[in-house]
Amino acid sequence: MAAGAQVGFAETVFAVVRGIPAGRVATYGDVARWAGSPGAARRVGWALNRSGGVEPPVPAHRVVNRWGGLTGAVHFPGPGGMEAVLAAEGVETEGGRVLHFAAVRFDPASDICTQRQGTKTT
DNA sequence: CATCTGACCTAGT
DNA sequence: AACTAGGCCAGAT
Repeated sequence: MAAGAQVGFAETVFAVVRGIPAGRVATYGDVARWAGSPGAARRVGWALNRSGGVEPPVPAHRVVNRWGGLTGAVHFPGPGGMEAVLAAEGVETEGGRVLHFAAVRFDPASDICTQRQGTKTT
């Protein structure tokens, strides 16, 4: 505990990821941004890599990449584990990709579906 | 000890 | 509108 010992980056990431309700997903970039490092999306993945055995368990399966792809599915145990879990939470997935991604995307900064335009304008 | 990759994203050209 | 390059930190070889 040394003074100034701010919460580890991974801790913040875990906290944010744990803040994602079931049936909703978030992206690495956004999580990284909420964690305090807008460009360190890579670290988020690395942090989640260590999420195994952490208590309380971190729903890493709710974290997907920018296009809603289950990039980390390969790191999940069991056959089709990630999609199975997401399906159990109410998230539809197809071909290793999240359906209605923009609809299930969770924004801790907004609490709920406050879709902000900017990324996609058709 | 040095180098590279890694659950990626953002910005600039 | 698309592509390239850079960035971020740590673990692993």
